[in-house]
Amino acid sequence: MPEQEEQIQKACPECGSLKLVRDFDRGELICTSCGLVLKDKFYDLGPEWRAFDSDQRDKRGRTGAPMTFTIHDKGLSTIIDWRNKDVHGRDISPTNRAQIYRLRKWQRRIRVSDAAERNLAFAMAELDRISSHLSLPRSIREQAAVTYRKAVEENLIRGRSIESVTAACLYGACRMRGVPRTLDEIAEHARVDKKEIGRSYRFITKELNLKINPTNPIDYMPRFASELGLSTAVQSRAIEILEEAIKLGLTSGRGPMGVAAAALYIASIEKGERRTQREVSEVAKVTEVTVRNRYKELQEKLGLNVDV
DNA sequence: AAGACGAAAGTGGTTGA
DNA sequence: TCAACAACTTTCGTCTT
Repeated sequence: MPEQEEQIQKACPECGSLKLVRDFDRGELICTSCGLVLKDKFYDLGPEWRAFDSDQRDKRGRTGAPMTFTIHDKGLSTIIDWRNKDVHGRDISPTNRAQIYRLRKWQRRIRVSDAAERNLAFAMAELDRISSHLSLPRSIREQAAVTYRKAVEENLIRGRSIESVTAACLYGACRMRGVPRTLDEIAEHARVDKKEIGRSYRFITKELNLKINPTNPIDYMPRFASELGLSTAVQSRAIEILEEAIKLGLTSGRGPMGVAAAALYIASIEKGERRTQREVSEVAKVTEVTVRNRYKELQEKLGLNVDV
């Protein structure tokens, strides 16, 4: 399996060598000379899950401008310059310019407006923070922002923490765009626990009548396949299997990730790129047992015979 | 030694009275 | 609001490679 690694310009505290490497798959800093593992959390320095196409890789580039945070924290007195320059006088990239534009807009509103608007600004900052940790594309943030605004308009925030609602909106946005992230993944970076987020999510979707399809296991395929270093052949075979399974109603009521994992497991064996149940279950964040159950079910109902 | 398998008991979320 | 329920997890022992 090809590893995603990056050389770090820093000496290893243990052996002093300069052979430190950042392993994106595991989220660790590893010394290739003595084997020391330095840190298991550094996701603020880069995406903690591997980018599997150039589009997503590009998203890493956007971390350059964390001005969002400071502005909201320092609050209302801060003034954003009209020129599109950052603190060093350099031009701000077109991508960030849109963001700055939005900030200016908020700025204007905030000065003359009430708590609800401040709430919004805080939520947007939080939204940006979480989604940049998760390397989520801009379109998803926008979607989440739209949902959040609606929630504010409908007075749905009262009694719920801003953070939990923000996370819930983000979760919903991911699902709407077919870029599923689990609640766990979001909860990991939010400042609220999973339960809270789930509760807010359910509440919001109900109140706003959001039509969100049940998660489609196929959406998980590219991510899982790439994390396992599987070829596209395996991936498309897994998708085939899933499509069959969906037709037969084998996916309803089942955890989509379990089904996805099982399909991938079968496909990997069929195509001679076998992965263990353990490996598959790990990336799908389910247990081996679940992979097993789903896989037996698929095998039976689809009449697939997988030897060995 | 590692992977696969399955039984049994436990957990959290959904549903319907 | 509460209990029943299904899906999923945890744990552990056994079998296979």
